[in-house]
Amino acid sequence: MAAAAETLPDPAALLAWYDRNRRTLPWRASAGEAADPYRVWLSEIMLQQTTVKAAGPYFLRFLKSFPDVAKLAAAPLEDVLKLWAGLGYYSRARNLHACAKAVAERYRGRFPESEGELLSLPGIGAYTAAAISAIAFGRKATVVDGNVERVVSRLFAVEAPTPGAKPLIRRLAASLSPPGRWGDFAQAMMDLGATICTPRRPACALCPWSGPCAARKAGTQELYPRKAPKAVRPTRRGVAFWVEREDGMALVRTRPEKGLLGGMTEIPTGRWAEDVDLDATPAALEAEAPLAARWSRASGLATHVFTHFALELAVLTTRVPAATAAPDGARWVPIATLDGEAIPSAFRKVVIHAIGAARSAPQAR
DNA sequence: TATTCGTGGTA
DNA sequence: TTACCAAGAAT
Repeated sequence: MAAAAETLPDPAALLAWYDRNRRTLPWRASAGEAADPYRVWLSEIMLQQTTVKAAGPYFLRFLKSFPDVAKLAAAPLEDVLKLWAGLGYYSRARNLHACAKAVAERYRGRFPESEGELLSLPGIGAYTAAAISAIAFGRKATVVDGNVERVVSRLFAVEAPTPGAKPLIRRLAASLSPPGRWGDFAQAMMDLGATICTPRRPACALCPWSGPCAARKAGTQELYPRKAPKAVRPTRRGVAFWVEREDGMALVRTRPEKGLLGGMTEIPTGRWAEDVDLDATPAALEAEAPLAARWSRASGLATHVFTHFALELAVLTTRVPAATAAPDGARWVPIATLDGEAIPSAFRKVVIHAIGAARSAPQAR
């Protein structure tokens, strides 16, 4: 219908808004400058499910340690994991390294420009392939991230819940395509979602597309995107064992490459499960200890919340002679350099808990 | 298609 | 304090 065509959001209006409100971000080329594919790629990987604020410092540190894709490809994976520690979703770091090696070897250090080729690289999915193709190379691509999903679902008042509505949202997003400036348009859509069309209390008065927005017309903008109800988050429990050697070393292990916190350094723990009873007898709690020793229990629990479960760890501590050998699968590291290890946040909390307990009760049995 | 995968900030 | 959320990918 003619009326519908008149109310279609105008790409030019969004691009004009973008030009007036261009944000400066560490990885973003300034107006008129060519984007660096390596920086675009690195930032896009870091920004997956991660806020700009959290990724920023990591991006700058990575760029300093690994100025180009060749440097990153040549680095040991261990160094990459250490630098990534604390940012979360650690398979990203492993895939980042694998991708750098693939680009260095398969593409002679130059990122491919097409979505299809980018999609074949480790850690690059539909969103990231489109984003790199558009932002780094100016190619036509429909870039759909969480921001774009929200913007589009409101513009068209999409009633179907996500993630089922993703194909529809993608088609609608493609219908908004501009005649050119693909990279700017993609970033404009995401900036609009990040700064105006926010999850809560969107600033519709400042939105260049408030006119054609269906949800805005109905006053229901905060109800989109519709989402399927989430599963309840269970709590798993376990026991962590802090072993300090008299020469200032602590006992750690490396986690298996696959799965939760894959390849990262951990403090030894027993199994994590909902049925573990942290009020059990000391003997029961010590059953899974990595070595025989006199354990004392730190007060309270070290807690951490993952995406799909919460974790509560009782912390048992002990001190052993300097000659003590590390059990199979474990190793000693200097406590003084623990901060530089590839230790995820959950285990950093265990360390703080254990050391705090030792300080506040130095002669606890 | 549904799960699994972190972390820190915010209301 | 709880719940939600952030430039998703892999399986």
